[in-house]
Amino acid sequence: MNTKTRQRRPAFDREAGVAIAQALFHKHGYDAVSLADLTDAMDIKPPSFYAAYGSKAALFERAMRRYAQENALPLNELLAPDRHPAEALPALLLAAAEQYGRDSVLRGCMITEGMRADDPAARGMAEHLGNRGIQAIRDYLERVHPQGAQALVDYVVVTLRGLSASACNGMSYERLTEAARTAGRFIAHELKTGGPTTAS
Amino acid sequence: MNTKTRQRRPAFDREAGVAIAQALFHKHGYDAVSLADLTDAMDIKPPSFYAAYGSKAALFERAMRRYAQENALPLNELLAPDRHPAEALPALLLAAAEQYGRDSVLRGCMITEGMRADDPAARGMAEHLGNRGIQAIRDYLERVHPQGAQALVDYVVVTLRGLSASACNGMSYERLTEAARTAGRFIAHELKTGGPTTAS
DNA sequence: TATTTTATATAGTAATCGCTAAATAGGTTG
DNA sequence: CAACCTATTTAGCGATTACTATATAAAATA
Repeated sequence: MNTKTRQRRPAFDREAGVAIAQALFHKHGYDAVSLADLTDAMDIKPPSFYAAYGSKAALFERAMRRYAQENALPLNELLAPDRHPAEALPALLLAAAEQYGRDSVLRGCMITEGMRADDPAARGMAEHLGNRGIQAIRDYLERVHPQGAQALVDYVVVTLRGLSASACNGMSYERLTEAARTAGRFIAHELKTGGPTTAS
Repeated sequence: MNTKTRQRRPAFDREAGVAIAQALFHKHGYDAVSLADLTDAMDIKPPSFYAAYGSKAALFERAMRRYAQENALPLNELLAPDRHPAEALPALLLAAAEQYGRDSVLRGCMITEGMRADDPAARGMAEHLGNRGIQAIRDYLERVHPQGAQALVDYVVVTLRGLSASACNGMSYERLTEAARTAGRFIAHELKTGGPTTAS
């Protein structure tokens, strides 16, 4: 006689769930987002979650791939082979700073920050995607500026990581982009004056 | 009739426990180190832990203070008021890179990385200590190079954060220090040629 | 040596972690 | 309309989280 029938809502939008997860993982990092956080934000129950995505780690990978496709820097355009590095690298740093500091809540690079996850699987996924980006910079520089390419790549990577970390720690858009411009000026100067290879 | 008497070892060394915790927190971060990790490494039981340190967060604060005293950069010497910034800032970056990449397992800056903790209390402690270091750089620069001090501080902070993050992600000592030297060359150049204030 | 104090050990708390078995509703097909 | 399959529901799994009440051994004091 219990008239209370179990309620069930229609199937939820899987892709929308990935977008929600992407925002949560970007904002808080893989380890800090619990399954309850995810299911609450998606308004679903854990079994629906696992039926749709398999595991928290698998969803993280989907979320990172989504981030890479929608938000990652257009390295192909920024680092076009016919572009001089004294112009391309400063443009890359500035684009990164703009991207990292644009949104007031989704700050920094989701992939760069994901490489610091405690969970080995999640960290490995982020490192895989991040290394692809670094390799793109390396490939570009070894082609257009072979001498001292390694040192230059490292300097750019260090600066990108610093911009992402500073964005996460609240540095304003204006200060972030100004720091990127400062770094860009140096690269342009060093490339025009001979630079790193002149050291003893 | 049970001859098995309860064993109790003599009181443990509290300071040695802080050192153990410092290494664990530095290596894995605040959130990734569990109480069981700490008590296992110290070879004590939880009640001894709480009698000695009060809480995990309180021990983290002691560990960070210990790190700041023993491992932090000697900003007073590096940024002596009578030192020219074109010499002092490159020295600071190089000293940081050496510090962050020296130990093969304790990598990066414990305080800088602690500012990314998920736990608000732990993050707040790290931010407090980190901001003191940043303020020291700002005080120095506003004294010896007032024009464009803010932009220069931001560039140095971004570079320091990038060096720490890159160290944590496995960049070698040699590449780390080379990246720091590259950044230092730029600062020296920009300070000698007028630099940031000449922008449009 | 007898008493008191302190710091240990045993054993456990409630809460949360990622994840899942079993039951049932909605949507689709015959 | 009836049967079926899929995706949802409720409910709870074992493990781990930070932390603690109680009891007892070691050390300090009288």
